[in-house]
Amino acid sequence: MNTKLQSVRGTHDHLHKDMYEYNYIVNKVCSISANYGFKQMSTPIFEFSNVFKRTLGESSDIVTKEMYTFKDKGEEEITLRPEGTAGIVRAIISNGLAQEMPFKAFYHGPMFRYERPQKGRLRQFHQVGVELLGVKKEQADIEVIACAKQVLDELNIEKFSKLNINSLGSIDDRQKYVKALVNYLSSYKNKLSKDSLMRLNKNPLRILDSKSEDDISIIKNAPKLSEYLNSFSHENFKNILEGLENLNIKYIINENLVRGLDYYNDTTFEFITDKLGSQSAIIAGGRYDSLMKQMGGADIPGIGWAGGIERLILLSTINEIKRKHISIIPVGEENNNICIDLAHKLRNKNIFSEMSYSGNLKKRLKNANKLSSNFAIIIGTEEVRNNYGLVRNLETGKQKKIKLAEIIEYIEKILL
RNA sequence: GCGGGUGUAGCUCAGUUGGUUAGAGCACCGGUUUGUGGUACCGGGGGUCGCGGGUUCAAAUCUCGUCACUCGCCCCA
Repeated sequence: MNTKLQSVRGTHDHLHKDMYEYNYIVNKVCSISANYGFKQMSTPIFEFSNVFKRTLGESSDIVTKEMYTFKDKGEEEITLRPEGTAGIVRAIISNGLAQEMPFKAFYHGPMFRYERPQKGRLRQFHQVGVELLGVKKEQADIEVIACAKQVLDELNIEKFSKLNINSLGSIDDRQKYVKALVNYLSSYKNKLSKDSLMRLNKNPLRILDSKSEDDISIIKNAPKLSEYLNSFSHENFKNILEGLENLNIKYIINENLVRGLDYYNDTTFEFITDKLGSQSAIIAGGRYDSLMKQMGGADIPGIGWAGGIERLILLSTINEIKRKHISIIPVGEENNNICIDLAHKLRNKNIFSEMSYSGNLKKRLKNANKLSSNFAIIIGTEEVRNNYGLVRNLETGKQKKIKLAEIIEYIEKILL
């Protein structure tokens, strides 16, 4: 194989099959979320770098090492979006939509992260997501999670996934907790894993979901985030869990579920799977009540989730439904035009018609078979002279002479 | 960013201790007489063995580098 011409590392061409699945998933999320009132929107795939730097957290991995950032020809610092929420919130502020609360958006598109590629982890990948802004109450959390659950249900991958949920409390609560956690962990400095030692300064919460066995045993006795929640957060979380139970949505409370992005507070959740190796999250989200204010907008709360489309594709088994169609086969070049004309008329009637372009009749029928056409219309000189076409059923092998004037009507009937 | 594995035709792979024109299946193209497909039979095209160095009389086979994929860590969707 000549590998001189290849796509950039971590990027992938979506050919027909992938696109079919991609669109299937996007359409599913679109129609399901529409039942909750989410309306589609789209934002640019690049933003001023600050949109992400300020919101995701200066110390987060995404900002410090994974962003595609560059200066454009106008010397503006630009970043290819690593996630969707910041752009949506920016767009709401930019367009003065803060007046139209609650605001519910559904979006999909490419995201960019400079990471080490792996199965289910690409540098250009695609997400579908949903954002609900302007509702602080637990109904929003419940609805948003229910929507994600329904998506997984309808994609038939719910059985591979488990909903993990946690509450991070307010940002104040979290800061207090982090202090306590660091304080506790500091006395185990010589036992913590290398990675966790680094995280102790940078992102101590991350130590909670460390996979190192030593770390896990230390964490067992660490202070719990749940003990630091204020009464509102505590009550809120309880209500959300009750709400989920009412809807029969099973969940696992995972006290170690923390998010990599700074803007989250209170509810955080992930639908995780064990089918994708170390890429376990398929849909993840949470509440971000301070994000908009932090970006310079109004003080409006929000909650949302995003799902990785490539990961969803890997888990789902989507069978393409082939559209019924016919192949139109001229026999003899002199009959091309009458066939093109027929194809044109059929297409205008919204009938999927393949033209047979070259070869003798045998080859053309073979080709029609390869295209899995349901019928073939064969028109040669003899047919033209007598004003009919041969309509061949490619499954049964039976064929009929049909008058040219009636052929469109006939096809409409048999394709039903 | 760290550690391991892999890389041979469009696809899935085989290739014995380095040795002559690198193989199979599927796919593709053509044929089995002239206007009839799906099956069968026959034939054909296609690979500088990811790329670049090195060792050797000789390398797809050994070695180094590089690129890509993949697994674990990390991170996350």
